[in-house]
Amino acid sequence: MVTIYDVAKKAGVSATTVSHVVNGTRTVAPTTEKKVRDAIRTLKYRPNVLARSLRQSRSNVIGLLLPDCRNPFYAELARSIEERAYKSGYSVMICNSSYNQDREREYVETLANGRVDGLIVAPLRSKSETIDACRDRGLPTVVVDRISDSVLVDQVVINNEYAGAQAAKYLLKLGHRQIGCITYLENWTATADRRLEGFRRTLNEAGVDLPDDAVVYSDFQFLGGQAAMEELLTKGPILTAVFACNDLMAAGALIALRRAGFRVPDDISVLGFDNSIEAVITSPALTTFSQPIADLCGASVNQLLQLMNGETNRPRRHVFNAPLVERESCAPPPSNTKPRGKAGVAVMDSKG
Amino acid sequence: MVTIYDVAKKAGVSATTVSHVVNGTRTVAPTTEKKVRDAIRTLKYRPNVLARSLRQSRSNVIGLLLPDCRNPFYAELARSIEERAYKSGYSVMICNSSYNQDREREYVETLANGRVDGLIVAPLRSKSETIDACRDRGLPTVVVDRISDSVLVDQVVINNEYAGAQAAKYLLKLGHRQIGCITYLENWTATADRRLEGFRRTLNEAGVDLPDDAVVYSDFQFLGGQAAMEELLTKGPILTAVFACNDLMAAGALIALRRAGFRVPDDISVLGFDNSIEAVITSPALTTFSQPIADLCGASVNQLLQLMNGETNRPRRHVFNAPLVERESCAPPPSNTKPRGKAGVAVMDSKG
DNA sequence: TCTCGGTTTACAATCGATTGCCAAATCGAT
DNA sequence: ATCGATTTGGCAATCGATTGTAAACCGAGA
Repeated sequence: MVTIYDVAKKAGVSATTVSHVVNGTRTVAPTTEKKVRDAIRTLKYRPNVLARSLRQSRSNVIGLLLPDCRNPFYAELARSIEERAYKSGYSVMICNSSYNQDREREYVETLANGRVDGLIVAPLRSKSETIDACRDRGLPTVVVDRISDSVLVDQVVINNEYAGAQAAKYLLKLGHRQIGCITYLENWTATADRRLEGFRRTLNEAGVDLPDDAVVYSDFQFLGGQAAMEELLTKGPILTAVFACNDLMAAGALIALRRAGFRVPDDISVLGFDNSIEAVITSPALTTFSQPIADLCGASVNQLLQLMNGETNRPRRHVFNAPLVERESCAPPPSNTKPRGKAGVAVMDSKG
Repeated sequence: MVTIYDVAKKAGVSATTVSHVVNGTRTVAPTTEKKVRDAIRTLKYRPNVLARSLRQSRSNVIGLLLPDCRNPFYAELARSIEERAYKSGYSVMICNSSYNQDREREYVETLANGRVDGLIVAPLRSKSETIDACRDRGLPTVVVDRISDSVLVDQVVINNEYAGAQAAKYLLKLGHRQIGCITYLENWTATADRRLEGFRRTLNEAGVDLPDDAVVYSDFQFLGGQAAMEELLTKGPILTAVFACNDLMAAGALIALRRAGFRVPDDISVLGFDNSIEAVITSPALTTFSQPIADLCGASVNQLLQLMNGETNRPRRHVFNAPLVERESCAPPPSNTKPRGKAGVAVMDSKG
C-alpha cells in the first residue's frame, strides 16, 4: 500500500504538506502543490480512510439496521436514506437483523465502536436493549418506522393507530360487518399491533366485534400472509373483509383466496398497508395505505445529522400520517343491504 | 471513549495483557484474566474497530456494490450474500450505484482504501474502469450477475445466452411465431443483451424473424416495462408472445396489456426472468426463469474468501443455469393451427 | 547588517489498538 | 542453593493518517 510518506518522499516534502494538499486545510505554495499532486498521480496514492477516521474520530459512514431488505418497504427506505445521506457526504452501511434479536445486538456491537458516526435503526422490539446499547456508547441514534419504549431517543414514525382506525372506518363505510385482520406478532413492534389496536377500537365503537379467531398473527412476509389467510378460511368466522398489516401479506392473502375460489373484491375485500410495488401488480390491485417514505427518511436523516453535529436537543418523536390509496381490492360486501352510494344516496341492491 | 489503557489502569495490568484477554491470543493467568474482565465490564469497554483494523490491515467487512437494492433480485442477492458472509465472520456493506456510473466509481474509491477487505460488485457496464480500479488497488474483487470484459477478475454469472435460447424454444414450442422482447440498454450489462442474443439466434434458426420494432429497450423497472409494452402495442407489429428480460418489466407489461384489454395468456403470452416474488403475485402468475441465487451467492462469497486468504489462482468464470419455471402467463397463441397436445398428439382447434 | 512580519514547511505527538521481543516470576529437579 | 525450563507480563514499535506548535525562509525597511 502506498502511504502518505511515500508521496512525501517522492515529492521531496513532508507528510504534513501532503496532507494539507489532499485536504486543502492550509495554504500551500503553488509549486509545492504541483510537486505533491504529481507524486500522488504517479504513485496512485489514496488516503487510507481507516487511519483518517481513527485520527479524526469520524468515519463519514452512517449505519442502517433493518429487519430485512427484501421487504419492499425497507428496500425503499434504504434507498431513500442512502440517497439523502450521500448528498450530505455520508456513505450508508446497510445491515439486516433478519428478524433475529441476537443478530441485531451483534450488529450494534460491530457498528457502534468507531465504524459509523450515527445509526438509523428499525428495531425488532419496542422494548429492546439495542437502543440502550447505542445510548450507552454515546452513538447518535434515530429510531425509524418502529417505536421504541425509550424516551431518550429520537423517533420517526407514522401514526399507526390512526391508520388502523382509518382502515376500520373505510371498511365500515363500505358496509362490512364481518371483518378479519392479519397482523404481526403481538406487542413487538408498535407498528402492526398499533394498527390492530386502532382498527379494533374503531370497529368496537361502531358496535362491530373483532373476534379472536378473526385475527391471525403472521410474519410480514408473502408466504406467511398466504398461510394466515388459509387459516382464516378454515378456522375463522365467515368474513367479508380482511385488513392485512402489510402489502406482502395482503398479496399472499389474495393468492390464498383465489385458490379457495373467492373473488376479490366481489366476495371478500382485502386491505393492505405500505403502498409498495406489490400493491400495484397484484390483481386486483391493492387498496392500501401509503407509507410517507420521503417524509420518514428526510426526518430521520436530518435528525441524525443534527445529532452528529452535536446538537443535543431533547429527543423528539416525529409523526407522519399514512393516507389511504384506493385501488381495486375493496368493495361493498356481497349481500350488502346498506346503501351503496357514497354520501348517503340510497342505492338498493338486488334484495331491495 | 473508554480505551484499552483505561481498562489496563483499572485492572492494574498493561494494555498488552488486556489485548490478549480480549482476543485470546496468549495464555493469561486466571486471576489476571478475571481482573481484566471485571474492569471491562465495569467500564463497558469495547475495542475500537478502526484502530484494530488499521493495525491488522483488515476490517472484516466486505463491500457489496449493486445497481439498486429495490430490485427484488438484487435484494435477494444482498440478503443471501450477507447471510453467508456473516457465517464467515464478515459484515457486509451494501451500496447502491443507482444505475449511475459516477456513483459507482465514487463508491469504489470510498470502499477500496481500507474500509473493506473485499468487494462483490454487479457492475453497471461490462467495459468499466470500476473493475480496473479495484484491481489497481489490489482489492480482492468478484464480479457477480454481470459479465466484465476484464479477464483478470473472477466472475460468477448465469448463462444468459442459453437462457435466452431456452426462452425462444419454449415460445416456439407453444406455437408462437409473432414474438417480441423487452430488454435492457444495448451492450451494457452482458445480461439482458445476451439473453436477447440467444433469443434472437434461436428464433432465426427456426425461421422466425424478430424485427427491430418488436424489440424495446427499457430499464429493468416496473414502470419501464409498462411503458415498453405500451410502445410495443402502439408502434410494434402484432404479437402473440413477449419475452421480458426481468419480472418487474414483465409485471409492468401485464398491467399495460390488461389496460389495453388483452387477456394473458389467452390473447398474448408473457415470459419473465428472475423468478422473484413478483412472478408469484401477479395475475396470471408469471412463467419465468429461476435465478440460481443460492449458487450465485455461494460461489461469489467462497471465491472472495479465497481471494482474501491470499489464494491467487488464475481468475475463473463460474457459470450457472437458470431453469424455466412454468406458471400461468404463457400458452399457445390464440389462433393456433398447430397441435396443442404435448407430445405430438394432435388436438385440432376450432378451425380444424 | 539586522530585525520584523508574513508565508511556507517540518517536527513530533496523537488517535486506539496489536504484537515481536525480552524480562521477570515461578517451579521442579538435582 | 543453583540451574534450566516454562509461564506470565510489559516495553515500545507500529499501522497511516491529522494537527498544534515552532522553525525556516524571504523581502522590506531601519
